[in-house]
Amino acid sequence: MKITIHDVARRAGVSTATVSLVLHNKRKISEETRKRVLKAIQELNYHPSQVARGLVLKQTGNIGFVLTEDHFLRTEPFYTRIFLGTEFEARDSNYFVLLATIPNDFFDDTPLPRFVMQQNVDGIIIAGKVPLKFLDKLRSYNFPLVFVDYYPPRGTYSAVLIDNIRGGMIATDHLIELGHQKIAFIGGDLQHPSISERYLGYKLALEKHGLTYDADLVVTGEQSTSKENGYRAVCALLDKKTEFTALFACNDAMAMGAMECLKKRGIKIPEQVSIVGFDDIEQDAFLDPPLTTIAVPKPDLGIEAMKLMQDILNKNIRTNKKVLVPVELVVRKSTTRLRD
Amino acid sequence: MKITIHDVARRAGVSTATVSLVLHNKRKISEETRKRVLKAIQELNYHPSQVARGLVLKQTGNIGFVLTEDHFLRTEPFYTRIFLGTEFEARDSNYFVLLATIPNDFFDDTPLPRFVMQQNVDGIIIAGKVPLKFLDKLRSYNFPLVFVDYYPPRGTYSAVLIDNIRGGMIATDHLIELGHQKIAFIGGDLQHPSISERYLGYKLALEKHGLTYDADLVVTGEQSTSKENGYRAVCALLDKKTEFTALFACNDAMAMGAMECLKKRGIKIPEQVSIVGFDDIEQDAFLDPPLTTIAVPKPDLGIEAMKLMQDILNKNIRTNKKVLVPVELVVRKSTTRLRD
DNA sequence: TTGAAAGCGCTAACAC
DNA sequence: GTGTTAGCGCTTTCAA
Repeated sequence: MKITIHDVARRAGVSTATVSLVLHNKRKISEETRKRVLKAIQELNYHPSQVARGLVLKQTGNIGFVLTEDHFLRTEPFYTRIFLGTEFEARDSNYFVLLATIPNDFFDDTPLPRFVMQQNVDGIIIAGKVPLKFLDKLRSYNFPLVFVDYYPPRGTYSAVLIDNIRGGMIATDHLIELGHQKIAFIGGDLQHPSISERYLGYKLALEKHGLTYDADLVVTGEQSTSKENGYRAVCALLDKKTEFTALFACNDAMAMGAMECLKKRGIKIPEQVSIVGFDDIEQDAFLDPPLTTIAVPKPDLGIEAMKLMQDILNKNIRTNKKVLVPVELVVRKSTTRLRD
Repeated sequence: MKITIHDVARRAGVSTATVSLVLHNKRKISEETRKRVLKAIQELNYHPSQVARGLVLKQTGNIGFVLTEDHFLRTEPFYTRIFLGTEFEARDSNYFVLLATIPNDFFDDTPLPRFVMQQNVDGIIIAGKVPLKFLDKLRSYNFPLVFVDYYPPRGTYSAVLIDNIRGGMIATDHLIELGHQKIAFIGGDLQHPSISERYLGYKLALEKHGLTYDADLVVTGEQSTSKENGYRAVCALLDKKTEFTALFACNDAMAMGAMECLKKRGIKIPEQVSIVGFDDIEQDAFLDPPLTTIAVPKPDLGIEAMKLMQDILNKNIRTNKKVLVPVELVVRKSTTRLRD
């Protein structure tokens, strides 16, 4: 049988109210009884029932974490790491995280995660891009929401985002400082905020260093930022006979594709072309050459999201705060000083 | 304000008990009132509070899912898929799944997942190999346990396992049926049940077809079943000048390493050596040539685990049942008929 | 500073 | 068939 607050009260010779009071150190409790109660708790190894607590407090102690199926199953454990950060932070703060995946195609009759229908969470963290239809359906429940690595096109929300602009900037800075002037950029769909921000960082860096932006050096518009599209983008650049000595790819997947294309055409990396990616995925260090990239601290994204959620829950206000998680340049072997 | 059972009762003009009764269609309720209640539930969009329910029923409605950090973060989403299966099955059965990762190194003072300390789950599913120390600490809580893809060395448990013996057998059968006689096996640590079972399947298939087992064709003992070790194992085979026309690798990672080594030495796959792997990981289809392998239905493992857990929870007995999830041969391009 | 008691939303005897 | 009621474990006024 599970130990209850009554057991503790009896053993400490006090009322259940007192136990509850010391548990949450509310009001003034004499040091003496406080000690007695604490001792009883220790001895009985008592852990308050979250369920009973939730019933009276009208909170569940759970936080929902929503991810599309695609994102959860990605080979690269990007969102998995974010989730881990959230789970980690939740431990300290006495929350449980309920993970739910939703389909990538969300229709009017697609059911919402059970924890929203049953109102079994106090707030919801949404990681990565999700269907707008999902958000529409979710809205009426009025849950506190925190977005991670995604910001919906309309509306104002609390969110934890990657500092993409700065990332794009320091990636480009790095290349410029190595003496490069003809720096290509390959990206995907510019509608996607992360990509357009990285692109913006690229342009800002050029500007800062007094280099002129050259549209010929830029390939964007690919639907997805996949390895294949990175391959294609660089081939296109090469086919147009565009000259460049360095390349900033909007993510590591595209950078990998770029490397393949360059290798196939006999172009040496980094001797002839230096490459910087973005994300710092697992494989980077094992590529040939190991890829210089912008590291994104994935667990931090999850931790910050959970912290933000707690802020909202505790202060009981919708802050609509945006947190930008800092990124970092990781120099490996795919970039080198320009020689002439 | 959330809708409660009282609101429904009032609207339907019945008592809360009646509402509860129709909710769980216990006892006989007149068709007429049943309809009225159902209608009220509909109109109010009522969802019973799991929390309140849990309090009286003394269940939490949660299932814990434990994974080591390494397994959760593996690039290949093996356990992630298993988790997804569990989550999926849980939806129907009105359970929530609480995921917790534990460190790979578990010491006496490493804290248990919070849901065990707070007894906030009805049972725990443990996926993959976990530290024995963890199991030791867990034991005293007396939770219903279901293991997935792992079976502790001591004790009797409920578990969902891959049918490794059969997998090893059909992999080898396939090669034999293609005319191969000299079939090599590369595996890792034979202490690991999955590996020794696949190895056993290999031997059983040979026996079944009247082929004699040749120890020279077998390389085992590598610590981990990594790509690198697959590479090394095949190199060792080649260096010993062992002749073989086919190879069964105990998993796809090793098979990939094997392919690399063979290619490097100028040996053609499948013309000179046919290869079968095990697991059917994501990349298999994109290898050159695409890898023939034994497919493991990962989500099924998770689904079966959840079903088994429900069995245990509903019938309130510890079945200690073992469920073997069937595997399947997937023929791609890495195997071909032996020519002479 | 501490205790008595009400009540959170639900279920299950038991009574009618 | 349906309603009354006690009670699950906890928090929180209110009173002492």
